[in-house]
Amino acid sequence: MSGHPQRRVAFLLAQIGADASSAFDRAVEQLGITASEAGLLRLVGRHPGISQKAASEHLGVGPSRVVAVLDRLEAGGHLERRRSVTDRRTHELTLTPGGEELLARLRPVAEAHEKAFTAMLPEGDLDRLAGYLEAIAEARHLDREVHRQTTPR
Amino acid sequence: MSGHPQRRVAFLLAQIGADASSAFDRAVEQLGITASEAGLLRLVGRHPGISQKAASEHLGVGPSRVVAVLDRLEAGGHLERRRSVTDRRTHELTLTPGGEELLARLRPVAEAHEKAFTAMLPEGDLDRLAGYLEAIAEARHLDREVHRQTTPR
DNA sequence: TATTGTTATACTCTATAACTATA
DNA sequence: TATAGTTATAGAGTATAACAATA
Repeated sequence: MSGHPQRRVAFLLAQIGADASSAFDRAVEQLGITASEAGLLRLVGRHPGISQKAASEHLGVGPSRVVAVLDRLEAGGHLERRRSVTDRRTHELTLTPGGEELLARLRPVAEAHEKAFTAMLPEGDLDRLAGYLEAIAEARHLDREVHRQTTPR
Repeated sequence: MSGHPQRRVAFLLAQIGADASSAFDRAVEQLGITASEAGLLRLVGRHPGISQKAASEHLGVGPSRVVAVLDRLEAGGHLERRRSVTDRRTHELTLTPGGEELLARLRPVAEAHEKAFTAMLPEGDLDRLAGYLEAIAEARHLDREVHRQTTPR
């Protein structure tokens, strides 16, 4: 018998992670967008002119999923597709002024969400927790920029 | 500016949690079952004779989802529904001998899965990590016995 | 020929409501 | 009337393949 026969870290991670995902979903709902849309908004904010292919890889979702999320953001006037002049197969994604403004409103929402998952722990513990999680993420090769619902097989 | 402007604990939790869920899914695939089926199997193992309603509450999924998962486990010969004699509306769920055996084979798979998410951290860190996660789970009122894909609104 | 974005399809999980049989 | 389980249906996300435009 080991000294820790019943430790269930992986289980707790799965459980808390699902809660974190759906809590973030609910949090951004007040902005009229979904978590996927928020993720794409942030990605394009950081990488203006990014292609859908590159966005698909960064977000870890299929290209056809990007199309659907993009359609909604474009219909909402937050984001634009522009045909690239150098390679007319690709679209350069850019935020509209409305999209920039939405992104600015997203930041405090994300901060409040972060606080909801960390407010019960003192600063020193939080730094250690963040370090542990980064070690796990690195060992598991999770270097995506945004949340994922699932990991592909 | 705070001293930790960029800490993203909630984000890391969501990302790692999704990875933990899908990794568990892949791990139990070798036993011919899904994570949902494994969860119900373990629940009935711990609570023989439990009703579908109670299982639905423990697992945090709707009653109609329990029906579908149960159908597959029953078709596989792992689990039985028995009409209760005291309340003929309810079913008492019990493992068959085959289900008990499957549950026994599930345990080492779950242990290997746990190890995949903890092997990169030394024992002392793991104890602290588990403590932090339990504190978060308690603060978020996550006392389910099994994984959840999402949290209801 | 290969690649980008798009469309179409199938599958899974979620949520809800309607239904039955029992209480 | 209320409850346990079942069925049916609608919605969202995922994955895949086929397609048009372009390279």
